[in-house]
Amino acid sequence: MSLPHALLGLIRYRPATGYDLKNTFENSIHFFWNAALPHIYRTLKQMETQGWIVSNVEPGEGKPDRKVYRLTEAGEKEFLRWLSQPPENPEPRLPMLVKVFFARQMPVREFKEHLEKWRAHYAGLLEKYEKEVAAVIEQYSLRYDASEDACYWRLTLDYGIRQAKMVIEWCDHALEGLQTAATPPNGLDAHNPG
Amino acid sequence: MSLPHALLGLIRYRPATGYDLKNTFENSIHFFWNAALPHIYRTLKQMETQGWIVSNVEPGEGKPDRKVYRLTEAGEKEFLRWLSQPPENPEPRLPMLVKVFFARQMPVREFKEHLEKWRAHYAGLLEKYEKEVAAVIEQYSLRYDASEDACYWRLTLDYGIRQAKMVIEWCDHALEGLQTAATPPNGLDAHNPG
DNA sequence: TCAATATATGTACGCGTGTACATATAGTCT
DNA sequence: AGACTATATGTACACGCGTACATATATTGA
Repeated sequence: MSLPHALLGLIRYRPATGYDLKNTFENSIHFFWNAALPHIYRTLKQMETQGWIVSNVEPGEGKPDRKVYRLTEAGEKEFLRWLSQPPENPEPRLPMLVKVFFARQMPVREFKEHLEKWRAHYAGLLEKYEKEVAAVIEQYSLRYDASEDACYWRLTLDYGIRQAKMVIEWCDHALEGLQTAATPPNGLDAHNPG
Repeated sequence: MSLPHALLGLIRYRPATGYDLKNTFENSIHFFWNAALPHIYRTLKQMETQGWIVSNVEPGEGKPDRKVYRLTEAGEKEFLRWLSQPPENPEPRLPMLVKVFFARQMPVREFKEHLEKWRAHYAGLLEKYEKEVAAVIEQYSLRYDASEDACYWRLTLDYGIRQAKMVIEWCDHALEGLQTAATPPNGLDAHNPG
Protein backbone atom coordinates (compact mmCIF):
# COMPACT_ATOMS: atom_id res chain seq x y z
CA MET A 1 0.00 0.00 0.00
CA SER A 2 1.05 3.53 -0.73
CA LEU A 3 -0.74 5.65 1.88
CA PRO A 4 2.02 5.77 4.53
CA HIS A 5 4.53 6.71 1.86
CA ALA A 6 2.25 9.28 0.28
CA LEU A 7 1.88 10.89 3.74
CA LEU A 8 5.63 10.62 4.28
CA GLY A 9 6.13 12.50 1.03
CA LEU A 10 3.68 15.25 1.93
CA ILE A 11 5.05 15.70 5.47
CA ARG A 12 8.50 15.90 3.92
CA TYR A 13 7.44 19.06 2.08
CA ARG A 14 6.52 20.58 5.43
CA PRO A 15 5.25 19.44 8.89
CA ALA A 16 1.48 18.95 9.00
CA THR A 17 -1.51 17.74 11.03
CA GLY A 18 -3.84 14.97 9.92
CA TYR A 19 -6.35 17.61 8.95
CA ASP A 20 -3.79 19.53 6.89
CA LEU A 21 -2.80 16.33 5.11
CA LYS A 22 -6.40 15.53 4.26
CA ASN A 23 -6.78 18.93 2.60
CA THR A 24 -3.55 18.63 0.65
CA PHE A 25 -4.55 15.10 -0.34
CA GLU A 26 -7.86 16.27 -1.77
CA ASN A 27 -6.07 18.67 -4.10
CA SER A 28 -3.53 16.18 -5.40
CA ILE A 29 -3.00 12.50 -4.64
CA HIS A 30 -6.73 12.04 -4.13
CA PHE A 31 -7.04 11.72 -7.93
CA PHE A 32 -5.05 8.49 -8.04
CA TRP A 33 -5.18 7.23 -4.45
CA ASN A 34 -8.01 7.44 -1.94
CA ALA A 35 -7.78 8.32 1.75
CA ALA A 36 -10.53 9.24 4.20
CA LEU A 37 -9.79 11.25 7.33
CA PRO A 38 -10.03 8.38 9.84
CA HIS A 39 -7.72 6.39 7.63
CA ILE A 40 -5.17 9.18 7.62
CA TYR A 41 -5.24 9.54 11.43
CA ARG A 42 -4.87 5.79 11.88
CA THR A 43 -1.97 5.61 9.47
CA LEU A 44 -0.18 8.56 11.10
CA LYS A 45 -0.38 6.79 14.46
CA GLN A 46 1.13 3.63 12.97
CA MET A 47 3.83 5.63 11.29
CA GLU A 48 4.74 7.31 14.59
CA THR A 49 4.93 3.88 16.26
CA GLN A 50 7.34 2.80 13.54
CA GLY A 51 9.45 5.89 14.19
CA TRP A 52 9.00 7.44 10.73
CA ILE A 53 7.42 10.61 12.13
CA VAL A 54 7.16 12.41 15.48
CA SER A 55 4.29 14.56 16.73
CA ASN A 56 4.25 17.84 18.59
CA VAL A 57 1.01 19.22 20.04
CA GLU A 58 0.58 22.95 19.47
CA PRO A 59 -2.09 24.46 21.74
CA GLY A 60 -4.78 26.10 19.60
CA GLU A 61 -6.06 29.56 20.54
CA GLY A 62 -9.84 29.18 20.62
CA LYS A 63 -9.55 26.37 18.08
CA PRO A 64 -8.69 22.73 18.94
CA ASP A 65 -5.05 21.78 19.54
CA ARG A 66 -2.97 20.91 16.49
CA LYS A 67 -0.98 17.67 16.53
CA VAL A 68 1.77 18.50 14.08
CA TYR A 69 3.83 15.66 12.61
CA ARG A 70 7.29 15.99 11.16
CA LEU A 71 9.66 13.54 9.51
CA THR A 72 12.39 11.70 11.41
CA GLU A 73 15.63 10.53 9.79
CA ALA A 74 14.20 7.01 9.68
CA GLY A 75 11.13 8.38 7.90
CA GLU A 76 13.29 10.21 5.37
CA LYS A 77 15.24 7.02 4.74
CA GLU A 78 12.10 4.91 4.39
CA PHE A 79 10.58 7.39 1.96
CA LEU A 80 13.62 7.36 -0.31
CA ARG A 81 13.84 3.57 -0.07
CA TRP A 82 10.21 3.29 -1.16
CA LEU A 83 10.76 5.71 -4.05
CA SER A 84 13.68 3.72 -5.42
CA GLN A 85 11.76 0.44 -5.05
CA PRO A 86 10.71 -1.25 -8.33
CA PRO A 87 7.22 -0.23 -9.40
CA GLU A 88 4.04 -1.92 -8.21
CA ASN A 89 1.65 -2.57 -11.06
CA PRO A 90 -1.97 -1.76 -10.34
CA GLU A 91 -4.29 -4.73 -10.14
CA PRO A 92 -7.27 -3.86 -12.29
CA ARG A 93 -10.52 -3.31 -10.43
CA LEU A 94 -13.09 -2.01 -12.88
CA PRO A 95 -16.63 -2.82 -11.74
CA MET A 96 -18.04 -1.28 -14.91
CA LEU A 97 -16.23 -3.81 -17.11
CA VAL A 98 -17.80 -6.64 -15.11
CA LYS A 99 -21.18 -5.30 -16.19
CA VAL A 100 -20.01 -4.97 -19.79
CA PHE A 101 -18.88 -8.59 -19.71
CA PHE A 102 -22.43 -9.71 -18.89
CA ALA A 103 -24.20 -6.98 -20.87
CA ARG A 104 -25.71 -9.53 -23.26
CA GLN A 105 -28.11 -10.34 -20.39
CA MET A 106 -29.58 -6.84 -20.23
CA PRO A 107 -31.72 -4.84 -22.66
CA VAL A 108 -29.56 -2.97 -25.18
CA ARG A 109 -31.35 0.27 -24.36
CA GLU A 110 -30.32 -0.09 -20.71
CA PHE A 111 -26.72 -0.86 -21.62
CA LYS A 112 -26.60 2.25 -23.79
CA GLU A 113 -27.77 4.30 -20.84
CA HIS A 114 -24.95 2.86 -18.76
CA LEU A 115 -22.41 3.73 -21.44
CA GLU A 116 -23.73 7.26 -21.67
CA LYS A 117 -23.46 7.70 -17.91
CA TRP A 118 -19.86 6.51 -17.93
CA ARG A 119 -19.11 8.85 -20.79
CA ALA A 120 -20.63 11.75 -18.88
CA HIS A 121 -18.68 10.87 -15.75
CA TYR A 122 -15.35 10.85 -17.57
CA ALA A 123 -16.22 13.96 -19.56
CA GLY A 124 -16.81 15.70 -16.23
CA LEU A 125 -13.50 14.40 -14.89
CA LEU A 126 -11.70 15.58 -18.02
CA GLU A 127 -13.05 19.09 -17.63
CA LYS A 128 -12.11 19.14 -13.95
CA TYR A 129 -8.59 17.97 -14.77
CA GLU A 130 -8.07 20.50 -17.55
CA LYS A 131 -9.44 23.44 -15.58
CA GLU A 132 -9.37 23.02 -11.80
CA VAL A 133 -6.51 20.59 -11.31
CA ALA A 134 -4.19 22.30 -13.78
CA ALA A 135 -4.83 25.58 -11.96
CA VAL A 136 -4.21 24.05 -8.52
CA ILE A 137 -0.84 22.73 -9.69
CA GLU A 138 0.23 26.20 -10.85
CA GLN A 139 -0.99 27.66 -7.54
CA TYR A 140 1.04 25.23 -5.43
CA SER A 141 4.00 25.58 -7.74
CA LEU A 142 4.10 29.35 -7.21
CA ARG A 143 3.12 29.41 -3.53
CA TYR A 144 5.83 26.97 -2.50
CA ASP A 145 8.38 27.77 -5.23
CA ALA A 146 8.14 24.17 -6.45
CA SER A 147 8.47 24.45 -10.22
CA GLU A 148 10.75 21.39 -10.28
CA ASP A 149 8.14 19.28 -8.50
CA ALA A 150 5.36 20.70 -10.67
CA CYS A 151 6.81 18.95 -13.75
CA TYR A 152 6.05 15.62 -12.12
CA TRP A 153 2.67 16.74 -10.81
CA ARG A 154 1.78 17.68 -14.39
CA LEU A 155 2.79 14.20 -15.50
CA THR A 156 0.20 12.66 -13.16
CA LEU A 157 -2.37 15.13 -14.45
CA ASP A 158 -1.46 14.21 -18.02
CA TYR A 159 -2.08 10.57 -17.15
CA GLY A 160 -5.53 11.43 -15.82
CA ILE A 161 -6.37 13.41 -18.95
CA ARG A 162 -5.25 10.60 -21.26
CA GLN A 163 -7.18 8.06 -19.17
CA ALA A 164 -10.40 10.10 -19.32
CA LYS A 165 -10.05 10.67 -23.06
CA MET A 166 -9.43 6.96 -23.59
CA VAL A 167 -12.59 5.95 -21.71
CA ILE A 168 -14.65 8.55 -23.59
CA GLU A 169 -13.37 7.21 -26.93
CA TRP A 170 -14.06 3.65 -25.83
CA CYS A 171 -17.64 4.58 -24.88
CA ASP A 172 -18.17 6.25 -28.25
CA HIS A 173 -16.76 3.20 -30.02
CA ALA A 174 -19.06 0.89 -28.03
CA LEU A 175 -22.11 3.06 -28.68
CA GLU A 176 -21.34 3.11 -32.40
CA GLY A 177 -21.11 -0.67 -32.46
CA LEU A 178 -24.50 -0.99 -30.76
CA GLN A 179 -26.05 1.51 -33.18
CA THR A 180 -25.11 -0.48 -36.27
CA ALA A 181 -26.14 -3.75 -34.62
CA ALA A 182 -29.54 -2.17 -33.86
CA THR A 183 -31.87 -4.55 -32.00
CA PRO A 184 -30.27 -7.98 -31.63
CA PRO A 185 -32.10 -10.97 -33.16
CA ASN A 186 -32.91 -12.41 -29.75
CA GLY A 187 -35.18 -9.41 -29.17
CA LEU A 188 -34.20 -9.06 -25.54
CA ASP A 189 -35.67 -5.58 -25.38
CA ALA A 190 -38.56 -6.14 -27.77
CA HIS A 191 -40.92 -5.31 -24.91
CA ASN A 192 -39.38 -1.86 -24.76
CA PRO A 193 -39.71 -0.46 -28.27
CA GLY A 194 -38.64 3.05 -29.20
CA MET B 1 -18.33 -5.02 -4.70
CA SER B 2 -18.76 -7.05 -7.85
CA LEU B 3 -17.47 -10.52 -6.98
CA PRO B 4 -20.78 -12.12 -5.91
CA HIS B 5 -22.43 -10.77 -9.04
CA ALA B 6 -19.59 -11.82 -11.29
CA LEU B 7 -19.92 -15.35 -9.87
CA LEU B 8 -23.71 -15.17 -10.25
CA GLY B 9 -23.18 -14.31 -13.91
CA LEU B 10 -20.75 -17.17 -14.49
CA ILE B 11 -22.92 -19.75 -12.68
CA ARG B 12 -25.83 -18.51 -14.77
CA TYR B 13 -24.05 -19.70 -17.90
CA ARG B 14 -23.84 -23.16 -16.36
CA PRO B 15 -23.59 -24.77 -12.87
CA ALA B 16 -20.02 -24.86 -11.52
CA THR B 17 -17.78 -25.62 -8.53
CA GLY B 18 -15.51 -23.05 -6.85
CA TYR B 19 -12.59 -24.57 -8.68
CA ASP B 20 -14.36 -24.36 -12.05
CA LEU B 21 -15.19 -20.72 -11.38
CA LYS B 22 -11.59 -19.90 -10.53
CA ASN B 23 -10.48 -21.32 -13.89
CA THR B 24 -13.14 -19.47 -15.85
CA PHE B 25 -12.29 -16.32 -13.92
CA GLU B 26 -8.62 -16.55 -14.89
CA ASN B 27 -9.54 -16.56 -18.56
CA SER B 28 -11.90 -13.61 -18.42
CA ILE B 29 -12.99 -11.38 -15.57
CA HIS B 30 -9.57 -11.75 -13.97
CA PHE B 31 -8.35 -9.00 -16.32
CA PHE B 32 -10.56 -6.37 -14.74
CA TRP B 33 -11.46 -7.87 -11.35
CA ASN B 34 -9.34 -9.96 -9.02
CA ALA B 35 -10.37 -13.05 -7.08
CA ALA B 36 -8.24 -15.63 -5.32
CA LEU B 37 -9.53 -19.16 -4.66
CA PRO B 38 -10.20 -18.75 -0.92
CA HIS B 39 -12.09 -15.58 -1.71
CA ILE B 40 -14.28 -17.38 -4.23
CA TYR B 41 -15.12 -20.23 -1.81
CA ARG B 42 -15.95 -17.76 0.95
CA THR B 43 -18.17 -15.71 -1.35
CA LEU B 44 -20.01 -18.79 -2.64
CA LYS B 45 -20.83 -19.78 0.93
CA GLN B 46 -22.23 -16.31 1.65
CA MET B 47 -24.23 -16.39 -1.56
CA GLU B 48 -25.75 -19.74 -0.62
CA THR B 49 -26.71 -18.34 2.80
CA GLN B 50 -28.46 -15.49 1.03
CA GLY B 51 -30.32 -17.98 -1.12
CA TRP B 52 -28.88 -16.83 -4.47
CA ILE B 53 -27.37 -20.25 -5.23
CA VAL B 54 -27.78 -23.85 -4.04
CA SER B 55 -25.09 -26.54 -3.88
CA ASN B 56 -25.19 -30.20 -4.78
CA VAL B 57 -22.28 -32.49 -3.86
CA GLU B 58 -21.37 -34.90 -6.65
CA PRO B 59 -19.20 -37.79 -5.38
CA GLY B 60 -15.92 -37.86 -7.29
CA GLU B 61 -14.62 -41.16 -8.61
CA GLY B 62 -11.03 -41.27 -7.39
CA LYS B 63 -10.94 -37.48 -7.37
CA PRO B 64 -12.31 -35.28 -4.55
CA ASP B 65 -16.06 -34.63 -4.39
CA ARG B 66 -17.40 -31.73 -6.49
CA LYS B 67 -19.63 -29.19 -4.77
CA VAL B 68 -21.62 -27.89 -7.74
CA TYR B 69 -23.50 -24.62 -7.37
CA ARG B 70 -26.47 -23.57 -9.48
CA LEU B 71 -28.58 -20.42 -9.58
CA THR B 72 -31.88 -20.08 -7.71
CA GLU B 73 -34.71 -17.83 -8.87
CA ALA B 74 -33.67 -15.31 -6.22
CA GLY B 75 -30.14 -15.42 -7.63
CA GLU B 76 -31.40 -14.85 -11.16
CA LYS B 77 -33.45 -11.89 -9.95
CA GLU B 78 -30.54 -10.41 -7.98
CA PHE B 79 -28.20 -10.75 -10.95
CA LEU B 80 -30.58 -8.90 -13.30
CA ARG B 81 -31.25 -6.26 -10.63
CA TRP B 82 -27.50 -5.66 -10.28
CA LEU B 83 -27.05 -5.46 -14.07
CA SER B 84 -29.72 -2.78 -14.43
CA GLN B 85 -28.29 -0.80 -11.50
CA PRO B 86 -26.64 2.55 -12.38
CA PRO B 87 -22.90 2.17 -12.92
CA GLU B 88 -20.32 2.31 -10.14
CA ASN B 89 -17.36 4.46 -11.09
CA PRO B 90 -13.97 3.02 -10.23
CA GLU B 91 -12.08 4.86 -7.52
CA PRO B 92 -8.58 5.35 -8.85
CA ARG B 93 -5.88 3.38 -7.10
CA LEU B 94 -2.66 3.80 -9.02
CA PRO B 95 0.39 3.28 -6.79
CA MET B 96 2.69 4.13 -9.69
CA LEU B 97 1.26 7.63 -9.99
CA VAL B 98 1.98 8.23 -6.30
CA LYS B 99 5.64 7.62 -7.10
CA VAL B 100 5.46 9.91 -10.13
CA PHE B 101 3.99 12.63 -7.93
CA PHE B 102 7.10 12.56 -5.71
CA ALA B 103 9.57 11.69 -8.49
CA ARG B 104 11.37 15.01 -8.07
CA GLN B 105 12.88 13.44 -4.91
CA MET B 106 14.60 10.60 -6.77
CA PRO B 107 17.48 10.55 -9.27
CA VAL B 108 16.20 11.11 -12.82
CA ARG B 109 18.03 7.98 -13.97
CA GLU B 110 16.09 5.88 -11.45
CA PHE B 111 12.78 7.43 -12.47
CA LYS B 112 13.52 6.62 -16.10
CA GLU B 113 14.11 3.00 -15.13
CA HIS B 114 10.72 2.95 -13.41
CA LEU B 115 9.04 4.36 -16.51
CA GLU B 116 10.72 1.79 -18.71
CA LYS B 117 9.55 -1.02 -16.44
CA TRP B 118 5.98 0.24 -16.57
CA ARG B 119 6.21 0.51 -20.31
CA ALA B 120 7.49 -3.05 -20.56
CA HIS B 121 4.74 -4.32 -18.27
CA TYR B 122 1.99 -2.74 -20.37
CA ALA B 123 3.65 -3.77 -23.62
CA GLY B 124 3.54 -7.35 -22.33
CA LEU B 125 -0.11 -6.97 -21.35
CA LEU B 126 -0.94 -5.55 -24.77
CA GLU B 127 0.62 -8.52 -26.52
CA LYS B 128 -1.21 -10.93 -24.22
CA TYR B 129 -4.51 -9.18 -24.90
CA GLU B 130 -4.06 -9.11 -28.66
CA LYS B 131 -2.95 -12.73 -28.92
CA GLU B 132 -4.01 -14.97 -26.02
CA VAL B 133 -7.13 -13.22 -24.76
CA ALA B 134 -8.56 -12.59 -28.22
CA ALA B 135 -8.10 -16.29 -28.98
CA VAL B 136 -9.70 -17.41 -25.72
CA ILE B 137 -12.78 -15.31 -26.50
CA GLU B 138 -13.16 -16.96 -29.91
CA GLN B 139 -12.68 -20.39 -28.28
CA TYR B 140 -15.39 -19.83 -25.67
CA SER B 141 -17.65 -18.24 -28.26
CA LEU B 142 -17.50 -21.36 -30.45
CA ARG B 143 -17.48 -23.97 -27.69
CA TYR B 144 -20.60 -22.60 -26.01
CA ASP B 145 -22.28 -21.11 -29.09
CA ALA B 146 -22.10 -17.67 -27.48
CA SER B 147 -21.42 -15.32 -30.37
CA GLU B 148 -23.93 -12.80 -28.96
CA ASP B 149 -22.06 -12.70 -25.63
CA ALA B 150 -18.70 -12.56 -27.40
CA CYS B 151 -19.49 -9.05 -28.74
CA TYR B 152 -19.50 -7.78 -25.18
CA TRP B 153 -16.46 -9.82 -24.16
CA ARG B 154 -14.62 -8.18 -27.07
CA LEU B 155 -15.67 -4.79 -25.75
CA THR B 156 -13.91 -5.49 -22.44
CA LEU B 157 -10.87 -6.69 -24.35
CA ASP B 158 -10.93 -3.53 -26.45
CA TYR B 159 -10.92 -1.50 -23.24
CA GLY B 160 -7.84 -3.36 -22.02
CA ILE B 161 -6.05 -2.79 -25.32
CA ARG B 162 -6.83 0.92 -25.34
CA GLN B 163 -5.76 1.19 -21.70
CA ALA B 164 -2.42 -0.54 -22.35
CA LYS B 165 -1.75 1.61 -25.43
CA MET B 166 -2.59 4.73 -23.45
CA VAL B 167 -0.12 3.91 -20.67
CA ILE B 168 2.61 3.07 -23.21
CA GLU B 169 2.08 6.42 -24.95
CA TRP B 170 2.11 8.21 -21.62
CA CYS B 171 5.41 6.53 -20.68
CA ASP B 172 6.94 7.52 -24.03
CA HIS B 173 5.73 11.08 -23.57
CA ALA B 174 7.20 11.23 -20.06
CA LEU B 175 10.53 9.75 -21.18
CA GLU B 176 10.74 12.30 -24.02
CA GLY B 177 10.13 15.14 -21.59
CA LEU B 178 12.95 13.89 -19.34
CA GLN B 179 15.29 13.51 -22.31
CA THR B 180 14.95 17.15 -23.38
CA ALA B 181 15.19 18.36 -19.79
CA ALA B 182 18.42 16.34 -19.47
CA THR B 183 19.97 16.57 -16.00
CA PRO B 184 18.05 19.03 -13.83
CA PRO B 185 19.93 22.05 -12.45
CA ASN B 186 19.75 20.71 -8.89
CA GLY B 187 21.99 17.84 -10.02
CA LEU B 188 20.22 15.26 -7.89
CA ASP B 189 21.95 12.43 -9.72
CA ALA B 190 25.26 14.18 -10.31
CA HIS B 191 26.92 11.48 -8.19
CA ASN B 192 25.79 8.91 -10.74
CA PRO B 193 27.06 10.15 -14.08
CA GLY B 194 26.63 8.20 -17.29
C1' DT C 1 -32.68 31.06 16.86
C1' DC C 2 -31.45 27.12 14.58
C1' DA C 3 -28.72 24.80 11.24
C1' DA C 4 -24.82 24.21 8.80
C1' DT C 5 -19.96 24.49 7.95
C1' DA C 6 -14.98 24.71 9.07
C1' DT C 7 -11.38 23.50 12.28
C1' DA C 8 -9.42 19.69 14.80
C1' DT C 9 -9.04 15.02 16.93
C1' DG C 10 -10.11 10.63 17.17
C1' DT C 11 -12.75 5.50 18.35
C1' DA C 12 -15.55 1.41 17.06
C1' DC C 13 -17.14 -1.81 13.98
C1' DG C 14 -17.23 -4.52 10.17
C1' DC C 15 -16.41 -5.88 5.49
C1' DG C 16 -13.40 -7.17 1.67
C1' DT C 17 -9.66 -9.56 0.59
C1' DG C 18 -4.78 -11.31 0.42
C1' DT C 19 -1.46 -14.78 2.37
C1' DA C 20 -0.40 -18.81 4.56
C1' DC C 21 -1.73 -23.12 5.91
C1' DA C 22 -4.28 -27.88 6.01
C1' DT C 23 -6.09 -32.02 3.53
C1' DA C 24 -6.67 -35.73 0.13
C1' DT C 25 -6.01 -38.27 -4.40
C1' DA C 26 -3.99 -39.24 -9.01
C1' DG C 27 -0.91 -38.76 -12.59
C1' DT C 28 3.59 -37.29 -14.50
C1' DC C 29 8.28 -36.26 -14.68
C1' DT C 30 13.20 -36.85 -13.13
C1' DA D 1 11.52 -43.25 -5.07
C1' DG D 2 10.62 -38.58 -4.55
C1' DA D 3 9.08 -34.15 -6.39
C1' DC D 4 5.87 -31.72 -8.71
C1' DT D 5 1.46 -30.55 -10.75
C1' DA D 6 -3.55 -30.81 -11.26
C1' DT D 7 -7.97 -31.60 -9.10
C1' DA D 8 -10.83 -30.26 -5.27
C1' DT D 9 -12.19 -28.19 -0.71
C1' DG D 10 -11.61 -25.29 2.61
C1' DT D 11 -9.81 -22.64 7.54
C1' DA D 12 -7.20 -19.05 10.07
C1' DC D 13 -5.25 -14.74 10.50
C1' DA D 14 -4.41 -10.21 9.60
C1' DC D 15 -4.49 -5.98 7.13
C1' DG D 16 -6.60 -2.15 4.52
C1' DC D 17 -10.05 0.74 4.56
C1' DG D 18 -14.87 2.62 4.56
C1' DT D 19 -18.88 4.12 7.47
C1' DA D 20 -20.79 5.66 11.45
C1' DC D 21 -20.21 7.76 15.60
C1' DA D 22 -18.26 10.96 19.51
C1' DT D 23 -16.34 15.53 20.97
C1' DA D 24 -15.39 20.52 21.14
C1' DT D 25 -15.29 25.47 19.46
C1' DA D 26 -16.19 29.44 16.21
C1' DT D 27 -18.31 31.45 12.41
C1' DT D 28 -21.64 32.07 8.85
C1' DG D 29 -26.17 31.96 6.73
C1' DA D 30 -31.32 31.19 6.67
